[in-house]
Amino acid sequence: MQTRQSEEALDHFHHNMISEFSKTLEMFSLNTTESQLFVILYLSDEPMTLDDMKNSLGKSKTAMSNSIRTLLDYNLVERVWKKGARKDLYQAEKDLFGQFMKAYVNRWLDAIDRQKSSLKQIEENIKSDELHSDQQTSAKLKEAIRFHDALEDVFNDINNNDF
Amino acid sequence: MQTRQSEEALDHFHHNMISEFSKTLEMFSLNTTESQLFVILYLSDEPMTLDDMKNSLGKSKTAMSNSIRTLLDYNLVERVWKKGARKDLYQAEKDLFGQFMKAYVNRWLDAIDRQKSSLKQIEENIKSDELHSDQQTSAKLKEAIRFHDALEDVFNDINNNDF
DNA sequence: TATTCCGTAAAGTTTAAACTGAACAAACTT
DNA sequence: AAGTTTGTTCAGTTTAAACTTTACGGAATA
Repeated sequence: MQTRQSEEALDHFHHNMISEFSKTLEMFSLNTTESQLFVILYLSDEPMTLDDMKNSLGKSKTAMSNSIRTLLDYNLVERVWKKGARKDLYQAEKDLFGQFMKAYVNRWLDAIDRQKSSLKQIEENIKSDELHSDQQTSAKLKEAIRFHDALEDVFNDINNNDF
Repeated sequence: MQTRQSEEALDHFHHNMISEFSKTLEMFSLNTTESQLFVILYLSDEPMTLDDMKNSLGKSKTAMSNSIRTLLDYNLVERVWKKGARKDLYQAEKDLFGQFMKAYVNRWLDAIDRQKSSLKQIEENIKSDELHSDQQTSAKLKEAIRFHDALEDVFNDINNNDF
């Protein structure tokens, strides 16, 4: 009875932590389920199966499978092996901050690189278009590319200085 | 005829720029319309009215009104006054990079602050709950709060160093 | 004062994301 | 080999975001 009540209170705290902490994690472009799932894994001392997660979150197994896969893609979660276990087991990466920042920064740098290339391509096309060398547009393009360079610097700095 | 063709080509380049540049801007948590709208304003040498935007993007005036309002909230766009003009006029902020970073960093810092407070509140509640002082959960909470502190440092650094 | 024009609000529709349940294939058990 | 178990795919549904149209209030014009 005492224990029972105590467990409920613990659940309550966990519930609050999941609710609040996941809000921050969502800012790393994770959706609600992915964020909540990570916090649950983070709070668990044991690795969890898809069915464990399903029960914790009260959502379908398919939803768990999908969400865990994107968390794996971002290296925020890892699959662990346990002797004789048939079900897959997952746990949160230990280096919480480092992994999140790395995943985040990489996502930014990838996107910046991709779009910068596109803009440079457009720049080439304008140059090689003799019919009209539009100064105004070219200038804007140059500025947009500089914008991407500056962004790149910011995120490279995060990589170098902060973890 | 010559001019006509030239204008079409220019439209083409503009169209590509809008398409590509806006992808980067979406990463600042702007939606597609807001991003495209900003690029259009950015490319325009003249301030634009809601109807101008409507025509450029091919969407409803209400959509323009809503999007421009969030861009205003983020200080990415400003309303300008012109003698005798009845319609509102808007233009992109000059300091492209600075404004975007500022808006972005502030959004992060606000959210971090809010969630950190929530987590600290939970920490208090656990401490004052004599029935069970759960070490494991408390430790995780502490780490989560440190996580927010570290995040705060990163974004404060961006503010201080980079623009 | 009546009328036109402009921006926003409200209500309803469309579109995309998130989720579920059934079905399936691979791996494991017996 | 037959029957389970497990994770994933697929088809369909629910839910939320984005968008459009109509309506309205305030300001400018006549």
